[in-house]
Amino acid sequence: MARLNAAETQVYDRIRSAIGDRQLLPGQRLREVELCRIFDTTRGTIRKVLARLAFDGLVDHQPNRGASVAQPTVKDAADLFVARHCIERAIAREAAARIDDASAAHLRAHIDKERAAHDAGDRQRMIALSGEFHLLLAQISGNTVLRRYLADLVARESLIIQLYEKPDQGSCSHGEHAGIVEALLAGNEAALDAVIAAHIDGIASSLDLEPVHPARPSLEEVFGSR
Amino acid sequence: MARLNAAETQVYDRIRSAIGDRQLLPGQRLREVELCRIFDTTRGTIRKVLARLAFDGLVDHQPNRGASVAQPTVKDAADLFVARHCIERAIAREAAARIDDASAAHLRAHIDKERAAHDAGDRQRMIALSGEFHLLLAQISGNTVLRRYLADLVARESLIIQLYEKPDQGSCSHGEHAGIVEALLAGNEAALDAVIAAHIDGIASSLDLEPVHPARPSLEEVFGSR
DNA sequence: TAAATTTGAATTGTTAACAATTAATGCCTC
DNA sequence: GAGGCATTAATTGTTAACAATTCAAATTTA
Repeated sequence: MARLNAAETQVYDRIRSAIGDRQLLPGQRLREVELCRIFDTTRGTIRKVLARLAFDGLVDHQPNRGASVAQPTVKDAADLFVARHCIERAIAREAAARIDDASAAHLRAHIDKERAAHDAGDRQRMIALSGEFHLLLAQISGNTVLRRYLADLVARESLIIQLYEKPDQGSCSHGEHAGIVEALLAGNEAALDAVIAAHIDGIASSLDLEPVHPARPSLEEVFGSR
Repeated sequence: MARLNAAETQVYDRIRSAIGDRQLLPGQRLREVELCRIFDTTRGTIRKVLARLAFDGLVDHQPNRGASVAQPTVKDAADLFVARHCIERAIAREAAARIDDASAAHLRAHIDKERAAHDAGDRQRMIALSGEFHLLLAQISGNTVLRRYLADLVARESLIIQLYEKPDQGSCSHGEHAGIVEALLAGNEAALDAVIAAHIDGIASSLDLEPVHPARPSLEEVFGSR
């Protein structure tokens, strides 16, 4: 996609993080002129940004009907976690081959931040930091393709968590993240695979992907035939 | 990205397959007005298509300097093959869980086409069919996320093959594809992993990623200090 | 009253003119 | 001639007006 210039990138980042931070909820309409006013820019800019967000899967964009924050389905969520597992596994292996003292220190510092956010009860920050941890791993792996895919998946996951998270969830992933760093440094592939799998499964199982938010039943199905 | 309408999709597909078919070579400039004339459309359409191709990694797009067919580096190629290995492995596992008689028949029919193209010596068609085989697997897997990533990787790979293929390459992948189908139906994960790994390695090793098209040495390095 | 139709406002999509940038050419100076 | 400078042409980027579409409310009709 066309490289976004400075102004476009700014708008893009703000909308994107607003989605990630749950300020913009799934289904929220995103009208062009309204966004123009808010960001003091032109419709051309907004259109480009919305187009890109749509391509990212964060926004639904239907012809002549405008854009709204995406509402991923249960199927989307399931597919995403399968993909994420395989990408994370590959990233971990590459990262294990390339990790050095400096990057290990980075990771540990990041985990400290996560712990602090957890202790402070700052849930929003915890979610953001958790995503960043994985992107940090991707950066250490040095593989730009995997990094891009992971960034894509992490962003979409935040929408999925919003839609499908079980109400009681405690989500204290920094412990698991520490385990990943240990396994990375130990260089044991099997152990690494296991801890990655457990982590992704842990995230997925904190969600209610079964029947809670099913594809909406039609009015027929609800009221019909009695 | 904004859903492309019919006219845009047509232009997009034609440019994309022209790149895949080696009609447009890496580095070829893609001027907007020229493309307008060729496809009898407006600049707006062309710009959207070029933007999307740039996002796909098939086109380089620099501000105020226009677009040209991308020239992936050796590093790009290496990263891509690592990613492709992991994606293909995941697709194969999902496909193995979902394959039925009808889809197995599809795959076999496809392999017949590949064999025919090979016997006819139609190299261009062989490359296209080989990519399609993998996309067919992705479709069988039912995972839309993995399918999209694979489509992305396959498209970019064709550029890489053009740039880095060893001159003598015989490329008769339909035999390996048949092996993949067998392993799929056998449902043996370890065997499947092995055949997938061998296949991707086979493609990668048909390339000259070492020193043939290296990062260009600076003029200093070539002429300097003697 | 309920369905169908019309109307108009709100919104998105497209286009064509204008602006800005880059690359190339010719000119002048030394 | 080589290098520097101005001019010109080619190309990309932006914008603002116009067109098309959708949605909802108001009106009509049965």
